[in-house]
Amino acid sequence: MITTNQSQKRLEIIEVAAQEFAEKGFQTANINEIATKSGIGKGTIYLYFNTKKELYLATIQALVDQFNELSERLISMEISSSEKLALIIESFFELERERLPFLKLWARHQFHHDPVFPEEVSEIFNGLRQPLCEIIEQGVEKGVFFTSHPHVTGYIVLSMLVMLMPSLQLPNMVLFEREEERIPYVMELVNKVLHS
Amino acid sequence: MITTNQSQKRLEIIEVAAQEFAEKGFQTANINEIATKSGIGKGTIYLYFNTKKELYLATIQALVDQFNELSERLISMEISSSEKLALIIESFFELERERLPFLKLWARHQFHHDPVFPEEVSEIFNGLRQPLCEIIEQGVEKGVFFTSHPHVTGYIVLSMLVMLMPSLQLPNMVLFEREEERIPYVMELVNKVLHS
Amino acid sequence: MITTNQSQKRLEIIEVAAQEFAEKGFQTANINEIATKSGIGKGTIYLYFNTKKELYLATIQALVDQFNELSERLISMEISSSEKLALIIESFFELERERLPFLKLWARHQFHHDPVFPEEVSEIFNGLRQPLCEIIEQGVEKGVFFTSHPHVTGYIVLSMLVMLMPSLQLPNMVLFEREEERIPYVMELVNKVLHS
Amino acid sequence: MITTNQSQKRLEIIEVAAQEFAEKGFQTANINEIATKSGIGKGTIYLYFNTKKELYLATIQALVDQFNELSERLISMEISSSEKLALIIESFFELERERLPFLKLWARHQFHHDPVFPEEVSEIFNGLRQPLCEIIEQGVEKGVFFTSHPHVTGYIVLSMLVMLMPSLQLPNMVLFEREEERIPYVMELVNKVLHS
DNA sequence: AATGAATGAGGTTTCATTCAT
DNA sequence: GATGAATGAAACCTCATTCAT
Repeated sequence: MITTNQSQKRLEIIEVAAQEFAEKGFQTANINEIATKSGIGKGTIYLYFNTKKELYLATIQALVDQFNELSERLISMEISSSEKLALIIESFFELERERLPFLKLWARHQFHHDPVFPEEVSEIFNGLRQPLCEIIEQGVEKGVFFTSHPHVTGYIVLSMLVMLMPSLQLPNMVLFEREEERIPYVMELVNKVLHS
Repeated sequence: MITTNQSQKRLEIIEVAAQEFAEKGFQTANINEIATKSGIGKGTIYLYFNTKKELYLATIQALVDQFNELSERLISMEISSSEKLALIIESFFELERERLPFLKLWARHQFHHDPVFPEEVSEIFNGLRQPLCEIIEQGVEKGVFFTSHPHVTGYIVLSMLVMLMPSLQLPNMVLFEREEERIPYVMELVNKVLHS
Repeated sequence: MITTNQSQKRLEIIEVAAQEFAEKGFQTANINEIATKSGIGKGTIYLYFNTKKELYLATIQALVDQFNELSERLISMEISSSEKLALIIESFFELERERLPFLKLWARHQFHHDPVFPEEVSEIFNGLRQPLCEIIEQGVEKGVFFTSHPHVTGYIVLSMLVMLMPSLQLPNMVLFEREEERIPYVMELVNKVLHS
Repeated sequence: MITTNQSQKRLEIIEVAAQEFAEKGFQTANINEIATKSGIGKGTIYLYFNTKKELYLATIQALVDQFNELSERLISMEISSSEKLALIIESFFELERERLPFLKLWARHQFHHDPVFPEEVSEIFNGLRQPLCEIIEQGVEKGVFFTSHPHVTGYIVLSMLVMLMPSLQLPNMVLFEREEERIPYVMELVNKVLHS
């Protein structure tokens, strides 16, 4: 089908664009380079996206969709809140390997530091499910977790995870000597935060 | 004195530049606009800074210096670790009102999403004291705080504070209904993290 | 073929650039005007040459190559030294009509009054053959011409020719009333210089 | 006298400007640098000259006046044409040491390669006496020298001298190994040109 | 009279976008 | 459908010139 091919090509472009935008931000990212890395001509990009801005927004939208799909799966599993929490955290760290550009793009937005088209971008990210918030809120309701302002705590835990992702290479921050220490450390933190 | 005036003007430009760079990042920030907002001509900027890059680095350097001055004062006070910690957190929140652009610039760097001149920028931020890390490390040594990896925990607490600063306007994040709930909530979190 | 077209366009730009640079020198020459006179957009220049400097050097290089091609042909002819000398002089004057900008550019350099990138420019002009020097040196060796320092004399004769080119429009210099007097006059001079 | 001081200062500025313009040409020469090298403030230049162009023209005018003064002295001496010719040539070479910038400026104009304000500049140089032309013309009239087009020959001899001035550093031109060979060589050339 | 801080026109260069092939 | 040569708006930066002191 033409449609399928078109969809396929769109996604390929978005994949490459995500890397570019993640690495360089909207302004510095270069349409030509995205085309080259996609193995297509510069003009072809414009057959799929009218402007650079549109490509940017489409890229972010794709990220949100992918995230949400994963979140959906995790949230709807039939396990205890604590197990779900641990699972989400592990899944999040696993994203590093395969979805790094998407993570970077999200962090770039979440920490608000590439405020191009803030309204449009925010609208897209408004559709991002926050499984951490949801699971913590549920846990608090069930009396399994203890924290005031559970929704905010969800974001706080999220920020912890982000700071501890070595692939984001947060500068000037000395991390663990041994990689294996990370997950236990995170679980220690999170447990402290969610229990008395 | 000429020197005083020159220094004064430099600082005024830096003040405006900090806002521009904080809001838009290096690439998108516009020298012309910085000039206009400073109430001076475009060329005048170049009397004080040779290039846009130099202005950017000088701006960051000024931020670091100001931060360090404050940190120095706090760290050297003769009070208990817990009191010092509370003081630092409060001071940090107070920065919001007056030093917002500087905070944004730092966050932009810390979350690594404006990778212009990474070496030069990182070198400047290497000189940034981390009072939270220092006080937590000291507290752990004294047996007042409990956490593995105290340095990392310092950064984690920092990221909490950042996420909870309403002026940074982290997008898509619902914060407290009432402003007064913020500090108690933060202290609750931090106490949980630093005590068993 | 793409290559041919590209080469062709490059040459067209160089042709126009040669005129601009010849008339105004490197600094005063205006990229925008070169584009306009070439009938192309400003940005197009930069598809073929990365910088104004690169365009300048390429222009000079093209001049040298063209000169050398002509020199080669003349030098390798199987005629007597005197005939060769006369031929070179006539050819030189013929250059006026078609290669005026190139002549000007060379003169600008040779009389050393546009010292932009002296190293790079000199390196290019080092590759310029000096057929007058060569033929005079050969003639002296064969005993046909008489002059001390034949190589220097080659340059001297060259300077005579330059001064007598009306198209160079050397200022404040009254030339011949009748064009036809020029070549006989030059031959008279050169013969005097090369014979006792 | 105020007038004398003013005149004096004007001359000092012109002296420095001559060097700058000679070395860099009109466009590249820098008003600020001229001021600094003159030991005065940038604004002061504008008390004496309304524009950069005016300073340039004044500088050229001063050169012409100085040349003419020297020429006058030489031309009016009561010696034979041949002796006068030799004297002029020697004087010309002596100019190298003390009047190099002026020589460069003149050569820059004469070889027509900095055609800023061609009309104004040419008008000034129109007032430049050409002692070589004059003496050769006189010599031909008296039957001492032999050449057709004596005025043109004057210019030709002039161009020889210019090419042989090592201080002009004509590029890509190998000159004499020993400085002393220069004047005899020139006299050999000139004698050949002016005698049958 | 002398200054030099301030200015902004003008020049080079980049790059998203168009469109003829 | 796909391309990439061409474009020109927009950004940085320089420097002759002005003018308040």
